[in-house]
Formats: sequence, structure tokens, C-alpha cells
Amino acid sequence: MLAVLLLHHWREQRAVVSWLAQTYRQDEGEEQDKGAGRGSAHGDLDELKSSLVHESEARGASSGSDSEAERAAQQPRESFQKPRDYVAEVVRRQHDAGFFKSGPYPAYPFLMLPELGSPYLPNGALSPGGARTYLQMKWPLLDVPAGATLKDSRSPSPAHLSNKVPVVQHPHHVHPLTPLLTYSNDRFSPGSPPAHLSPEIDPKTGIPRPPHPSELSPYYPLSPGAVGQIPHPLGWLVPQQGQPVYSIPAGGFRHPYPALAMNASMSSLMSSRFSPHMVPPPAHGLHPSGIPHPTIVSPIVKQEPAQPSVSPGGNAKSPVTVKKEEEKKPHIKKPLNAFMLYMKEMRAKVVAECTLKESAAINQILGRRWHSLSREEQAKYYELARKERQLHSQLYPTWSARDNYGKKKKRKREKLAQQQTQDTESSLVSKSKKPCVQYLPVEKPCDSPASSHGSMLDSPATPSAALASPAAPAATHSEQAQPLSLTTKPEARAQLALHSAAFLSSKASSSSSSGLSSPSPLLSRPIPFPSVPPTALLTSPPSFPAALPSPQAALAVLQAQPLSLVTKPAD
DNA sequence: AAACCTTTGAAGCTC
DNA sequence: GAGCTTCAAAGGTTT
Repeated sequence: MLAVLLLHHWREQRAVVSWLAQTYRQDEGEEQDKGAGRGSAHGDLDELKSSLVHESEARGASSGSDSEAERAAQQPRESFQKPRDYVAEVVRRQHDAGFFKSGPYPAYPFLMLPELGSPYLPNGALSPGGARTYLQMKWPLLDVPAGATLKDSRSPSPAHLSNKVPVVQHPHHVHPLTPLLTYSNDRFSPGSPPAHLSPEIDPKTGIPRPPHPSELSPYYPLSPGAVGQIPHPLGWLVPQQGQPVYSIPAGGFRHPYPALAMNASMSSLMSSRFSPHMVPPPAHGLHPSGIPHPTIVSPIVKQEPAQPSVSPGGNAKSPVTVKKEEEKKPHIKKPLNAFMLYMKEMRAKVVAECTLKESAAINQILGRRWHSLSREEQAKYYELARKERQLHSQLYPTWSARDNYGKKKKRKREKLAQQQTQDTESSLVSKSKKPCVQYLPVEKPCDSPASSHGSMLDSPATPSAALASPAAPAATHSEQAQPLSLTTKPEARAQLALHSAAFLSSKASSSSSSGLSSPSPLLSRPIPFPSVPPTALLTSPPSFPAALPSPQAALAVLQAQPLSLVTKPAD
């Protein structure tokens, strides 16, 4: 009985082997003249064939042996020193076998197009300098000198540094066409990409094909229902979560602003990004790109297509009507300032470095790191912010920050009003509105200012040179007028500064031997950039605070100037 | 569910 | 013009 079963099984396997061999011969016959390149696959097939025969023949002797498939799976594993090598090889083989018709990142179909200058290396890693290449790519209309953006290789590229983020997925390090590509939350979807998103392989034939310009529009995997969040044009600053700077609800797509005078590059960007609300949507619907400006956030009230657009010079309307119309106006957010841009870029990195997740704490760290940045690094963000404002103003000429003023309901107002009344009654010491929550323990490891991107603290030689640089003039008038930048929350600042002073003190003592100590957060006092008109940034180097002679002197200054008393005396 | 917290900077508002 | 307030992002926390 057993022999009969074995014989039957053997015959079945022979049939399988025969079929495989036939298939193989056919395949071989078809592609015989195609030359090499399939050795691996053929070898695998040979191996399988022989192993099947071998197994069937030997089955009688070793019925309990592992399956050949398992052994075959184990064999290569042993030949790789690292599991990831094995995985990579498996992926490669699968790719060679045609299992993967496209790259793993469906929304980056162009990553495989070398002629487009992708900053990514063939293995998916970001090429050196890629992080900075973004600038010239991301601001085609803003005449960012490429050289200026390519210089700084020190700045981190947070997302790909984060262990949470796949290397090639950083929106920061985007392809020049990223504005046309990444307006989707699905861009990091690990799932199979839509066939039309694969520029390499024809979904029908499986034959590699060149990208076609006509296929550009669908690069945004923006199905109407899938488009909820649109990444900011500075998407590279959105390191890991793929979160947009400005959220855009579905249905928020409008046509670009036609009245805006713009050059070609502006037009191209506009077509993909911007959609001012002041202009009624055209009858034909969306621009081919269908991409609105990220700063537009439709109000909660749904957009009604049939609703007539707001006529600026319309008839007098009742306050209720005006209010309704105002509510229906898409919410155009403020352009991000330099620090906000910096935060967006660095947040993920800080989060990765620390266990902290509270934004308040993260922001404290980022605030310190911001001050520890070198002038050049800050200048980069100021410039970005300036361009962002410029672009914003061009796109929304009628928009004003006033439009968003008072839109946010805040309990804080009541609190503040209440506290102010209390403040008038209480002394300065008891003036503290609330116990300053020190989210950030002073000695926390991640508390130290920027560490990996050339921060002043970590590069002792840099700060002195930077501060003593001729390009660093003495403190400006505005700086002198606002020496400690204590504007709104003196207590918190004071506490933070005092912690910084302690930090500085320890730093100074520890580095006194070298005589060249790093500036601490204490030195991160108001950098007079804000006082420099945006236009001035174009022509004149940024003005930075004058260097303090030494940390000790800085500490002395700090001690001599009780922070909360300097610019914000008690009412 | 919405505001708060926390940061810096830009802009609006008030006096 | 000085000084104050609001908002921009973020996400856990608080109300």
C-alpha cells in the first residue's frame, strides 16, 4: 500500500517536473537569443527541477526531510552575511523575476529617472547634497541660487535620519517635480502603485517604457476622495508623517489664480500648488494638476459648487449674509515664518532623538536649537520664510493676516484677562501667570542644542569665528531695544534662560581650559533678523548679535539683567 | 471636541 | 512707534 502511494506520488511529481521542464524549454526557446541575464532564474528552475527529481527519487529513503522549498529558502540565506542582504537579494530576484513592476514608492515614479537629477542614489538612499538640492528644485520661481542652497551639507535631513522614516520617502528630499508628485497622503503607501503611476513598466505589456509627458498629471494620486491633506510646498520640511503644512479638505481644489502676474516658473508652480480663493473656479473645473495652494483650508462649511462666488463689489448684504460668506471663504493660513519652517524640518529629528513626544517640550528644544544655529543656517530659513511670504502675497494679494485675526477661539483670552486683573493686584514676584511648566528637564540628553548639524555648541571653533566674523556686525538698534526678546512670556523665558545660564556656567567651567567655549542657549538671544526687512535680506547680510566676549561675561550680563524685568516690567 | 501648551517670527492692533 | 496680541505647526494634554 505504501509502495503504491509512493509510486503515485512519484508519478505526480514527475508530471510536475515534466511540465516545468517543458515550460522551461519553451521559455528557453523564446529567449534563447536574448542572451544572458536570466541565469539566476534559470538556475533556480534547474535547481528546482533537479531537486524535485532528486526529492522524488529519494523520498523513499527520507520521508521526513525538509521540503526542498524550505531548503532552497534557507540556502541563500546562509550565503548572505546579513539578513538584510538576503532580503535585498530576495527583493532583487523578485524584481528581476518581474514580481515588482515598479519601485516600492508608488508616488515617486520619477525616482527612477536618472535624467531628472533625482537626489537619490540608485539604492534609494539620498545622495550627498540631495537634501539641499531641494531648494533649487522647490523654488523654481523664486530664483533661489542653486549654489547657495547646495553649499550647506551640514544641515540634517531629519526624516531620513529618523529611524521611523524610510530613507527615500522624505518629502523634504523631493524630486524637482515633487510639487507635481507628492500631493497625496498615499505617496508612502507600501501597497502596489496604480499601474499608471509606474513609468517604468507598462501595466499591460510589462514592458519597460519611457515616461510620457502626458502622464504627468496623474502623478498626484489625488482621487477626489483621497485628497484630504496636501503637503506644503515645503514638503521637505515635513519629515516623517507626511503631514501637510496646510490641510486641504476634499473638494478644495480650485483653479489657479489667473490674474496673478507670474513668470513661467511661477505658472508651473501655481498650476500645481496654488488656488487662491478670490477667484471663482472656472467652469471647466480643475486645472490639470488639480492642486490647490496648501495654505487654503476650506472652512468647515462645505463648498457648494452652485454657490455664487463672493462678489467684492456686491450689493449691500445683511451682516448675517456677510458672516455666512465669510465662513465659507477658505481659510488661508499665514505663511510660515523662519522658525516654523525650521521646526517643521527638525521636529522629527528631535522626536527621534528624544523620547519626548509632547510638542510643547519638543518646541522648547527646537527653540534652543534654533538659537544655537549658525547665522548661515538661520539665514537659510529666514530666506525661505521670506520667499514663502513673497509667494503668499503674490498668490493672495488681498489676503491679510487680519483675515485670520481673532478666528481662533481661545480660552486663553479669558485666562489672560483674568490674570491681568490679578496681576494688577499682585506683586511682580507673584505675577507668574501659572507655574512655568518645564517640559524640558535641563539636563536631558536631548536638551542640548543642535548636535548633528553643525550647531554652534557642537562645533566650538565655529561660533567664535561666526560671531567674530566681519559679517556679524554689532547689535542692531532693534536688538538693543529688545535685548532679550522677552515679549510675551517673560517668566518662561526667564526660567529657560536661567537654565541656560546654568548650562552655560557648567559649559564655561568645563571648557575654560581651552578658552574657547561654545555659546550656550544663553547666547541665543534675539537674532535681529526679524528686524531686517525681508527685502534687505536680499542685499545685505543678516545682522547678528554681537559676540559676547566670553560665556562668563554672558552669564554676568544675564545675571545683571533679570530677564523678566528687562523688557516687560510689571504693569 | 476644542483649547492649551510651547517655541519664534510676522503682522495686526492699540495707544 | 512702542508694546501687546494673534496666528502659523505639532501633538500630547487638559478642559
